[in-house]
Amino acid sequence: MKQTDKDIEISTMLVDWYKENQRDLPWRQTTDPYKIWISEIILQQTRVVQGLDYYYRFIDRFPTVDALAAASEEEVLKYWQGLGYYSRARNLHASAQYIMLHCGGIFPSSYETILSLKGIGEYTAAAIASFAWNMPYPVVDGNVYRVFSRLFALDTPIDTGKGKKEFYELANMLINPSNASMHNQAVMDFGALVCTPQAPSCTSCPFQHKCLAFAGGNVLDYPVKQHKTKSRNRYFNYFHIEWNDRTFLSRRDKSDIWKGLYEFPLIETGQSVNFTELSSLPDFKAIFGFQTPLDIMLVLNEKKHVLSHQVIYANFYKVRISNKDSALDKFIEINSSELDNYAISRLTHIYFDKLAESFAN
DNA sequence: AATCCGGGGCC
DNA sequence: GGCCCAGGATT
Repeated sequence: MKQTDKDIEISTMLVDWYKENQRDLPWRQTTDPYKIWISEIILQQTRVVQGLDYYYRFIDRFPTVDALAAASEEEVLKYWQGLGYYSRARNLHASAQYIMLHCGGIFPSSYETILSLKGIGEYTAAAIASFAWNMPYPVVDGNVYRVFSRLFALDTPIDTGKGKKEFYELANMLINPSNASMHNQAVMDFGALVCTPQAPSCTSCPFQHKCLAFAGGNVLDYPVKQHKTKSRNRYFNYFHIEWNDRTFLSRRDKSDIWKGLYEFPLIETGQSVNFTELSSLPDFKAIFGFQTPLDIMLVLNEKKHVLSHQVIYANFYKVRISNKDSALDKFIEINSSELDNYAISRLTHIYFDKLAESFAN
């Protein structure tokens, strides 16, 4: 389909709105593709307010591709700690090293090369290409789905191949090729500030008289999704082992949550278990060998930790041992004062908060 | 096409 | 409790 004057009119209205109402965000003060890249990865499935401080800290420590590539994956994960979706950090690091090795250390400026980098899909490639070089690639993110599905009352489910294709073609038709950067930022800010998921500001919306969903009185029915998220329960039993001033960690390395992060020795069970049941499991002996821990303290009991697709019920036991069984050799033994050097999950962080609290009381 | 990957804020 | 957020990779 060819672009029409009417299509450009929508872009013009969006950009006019944007010029008056845009958010002041640090990654908009630059056209450095590296900084834009970092901001876009941080903002994947992440609200601006949640990502802002991470962006400042990350850019401060890794101001260039070179600096990021030269760092260890561990340190990069440490700067990502608590933000979630940790493959973003690992891919960021791997791509920085790729750029040093294969692109002369210069962030690539061709859309196809950008798209080929780990952790960069259609959305992020379009965002970087348009924001850094004003290249005419349309962004299609959650805001775009919402704004355009409402404006045109499009009910194709957005989580299907057909829906993704339809919305991409629509976005491609609506973008003003000579003003791609501002157009893309405008749609997203409009979606984030006016055409919001709940309680959109229809009464003050400049598109109210054009919006087919508003005319139909069912704005909140858009965008249409096919799938519902379902969740499973998991039961984690952690042991914060104290052996004099030493403790033990392991690094998660399987295809599971928190890959690359550190944690205490863990027994995962199929259902909720108490300490007596736990201590009779083979996994228990695999951690402690033939000794019995002393001073067992249940610091967190059935702590509920909700993720997107699973709910974790976690027990954290603080236990003291008098001598070290060789069974513990498979763990990383560190001095307790070094714990802060390791990237940990939010759940483990919650444990430390609780521990500090119980000390204060 | 379906599922997985975090954490937080909102109603 | 369910939904969504400047999505992408894996199966």
